[in-house]
Amino acid sequence: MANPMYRQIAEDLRLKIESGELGHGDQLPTEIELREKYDASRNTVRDAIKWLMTRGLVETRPGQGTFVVARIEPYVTILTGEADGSAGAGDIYVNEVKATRRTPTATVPRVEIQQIAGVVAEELQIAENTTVVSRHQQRSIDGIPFSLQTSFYPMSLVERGAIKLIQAEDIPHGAVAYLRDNLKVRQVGYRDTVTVRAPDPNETAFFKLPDDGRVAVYEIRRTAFDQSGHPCRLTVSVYPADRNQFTVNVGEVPPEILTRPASDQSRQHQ
Amino acid sequence: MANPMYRQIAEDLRLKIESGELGHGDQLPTEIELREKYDASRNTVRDAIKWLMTRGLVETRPGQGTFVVARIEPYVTILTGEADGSAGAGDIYVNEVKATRRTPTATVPRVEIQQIAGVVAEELQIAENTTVVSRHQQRSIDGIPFSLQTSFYPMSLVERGAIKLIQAEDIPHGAVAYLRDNLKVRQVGYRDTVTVRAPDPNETAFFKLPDDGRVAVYEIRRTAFDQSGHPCRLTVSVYPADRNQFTVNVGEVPPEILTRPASDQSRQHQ
DNA sequence: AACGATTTGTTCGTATGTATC
DNA sequence: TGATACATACGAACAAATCGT
Repeated sequence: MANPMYRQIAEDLRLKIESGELGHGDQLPTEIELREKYDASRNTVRDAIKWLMTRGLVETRPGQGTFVVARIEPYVTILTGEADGSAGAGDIYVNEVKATRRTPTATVPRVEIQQIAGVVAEELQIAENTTVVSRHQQRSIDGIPFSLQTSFYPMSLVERGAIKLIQAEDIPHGAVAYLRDNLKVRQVGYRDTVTVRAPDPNETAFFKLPDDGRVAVYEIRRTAFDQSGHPCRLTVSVYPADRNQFTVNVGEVPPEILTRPASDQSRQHQ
Repeated sequence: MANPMYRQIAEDLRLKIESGELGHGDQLPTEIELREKYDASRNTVRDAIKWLMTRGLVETRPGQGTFVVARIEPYVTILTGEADGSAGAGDIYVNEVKATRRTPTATVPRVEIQQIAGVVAEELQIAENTTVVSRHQQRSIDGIPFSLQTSFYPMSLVERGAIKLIQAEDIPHGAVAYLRDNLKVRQVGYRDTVTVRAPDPNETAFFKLPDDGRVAVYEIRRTAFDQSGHPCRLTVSVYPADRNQFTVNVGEVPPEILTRPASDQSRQHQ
């Protein structure tokens, strides 16, 4: 009574999905069938479906029908690791590879020299409109788009001889080892900042996300510090939120056995 | 041409918002005005607004109008800290307080003894349908809903004398210190798992989120380990994704100066 | 390869309800 | 109370994608 009709239809379908009556991947009745079943107009049925779609419960495929979304097994990325740069650590991607045991690929870095402002300048603790080197890569795992990553380095590192930073090709053993061995710039620690936001159009396209902004993305900024306590790199990584999770280990933590996606039973709120 | 009209209208409005022509909190033209401006029907204009709403760019207020959403200054929570339980660390909330310097409040714990399954049993490494103690709290900062938190403890801890775990009142210096001083159960480390998902109805209500599922929530599971390497606690915390961010420090990291929300300038993807 | 049937997507018009000022 | 503005609901028509024949 209080609720509009499209909500009642939506809640009814939602129940059928969450009770398991409609399993993952199952097709819902067509809009025409729902229109007859609930004695509503097609537009009202579509409003109900739209409501379910916003919540990520169903997806529509033109010419085919409406389907309950399939659950996705998330990738797990460990944010904590060795800080000293050994074993390539401090590089988010290495952890990903270890964690997933899948075959990763990455595009050739797109290198740009640019003036920066805002968050980048702030995290690198340099003045706005200073020039920095940015190295951008698209990363995939088993051919599936996985992350977009951009690293920013102060131009001073290049001036001190780190010319590989401005070459558009992979740095064999990683930038961390390269800077340590050539410039004696040791990475002694890093700070990760985890945020979640709506994807921009580029990200939507690369990750093949539904083009409404319903699936969010993680943005993880890793600011790395050298032995002098100054930031020597900022890496911004973006991951789709619906198929990724992150792990942080502190202190003595036994090796992980297995991981599961977000809670089913652990939701005990009321 | 390729795009439907409602998308073109939406993109045009989006541009005006992102370029700053329409500032945060500004009112958009009414649907009637937009209908005339773009020479479309009111329904089409509403489709465009719906598209912007899904992306969290605008909000509608019945009887008033459509407004550009105001940006929210995020709370910052540090996930890494001392693992040994000193200074109450290992308790997420303590870090929050330190990080925000605001006045936190929390409801009296709701204590339940229940059989658990799924993720909880898995993280605590105990058999399914074993009994555990759960302690649930709603936390606020300056009166604003902040997080929902549920901690699970193996029943064996109570049997060994930790009776305060089953009392519905705060444990003065924190459960970590209580278990250490009374049961010699030291927390030597923990593992945090960060996921993002749509809020359930309870979370939507508590956090006063828009009742479409557009704002996601973080779910952070903290599994704490004692000196024997066994899990002694699982804490599940839920935060709204639109006003929270998390920090992870590894290695030597200088003290934080200030933090800013998700990137503006750091988005360099293409 | 072509066509028709099915299904969702877009757009219009219209009417009425409800919230706010 | 009335005016304004968004919310819901109906009906209709055509477009576009998909699939099987």
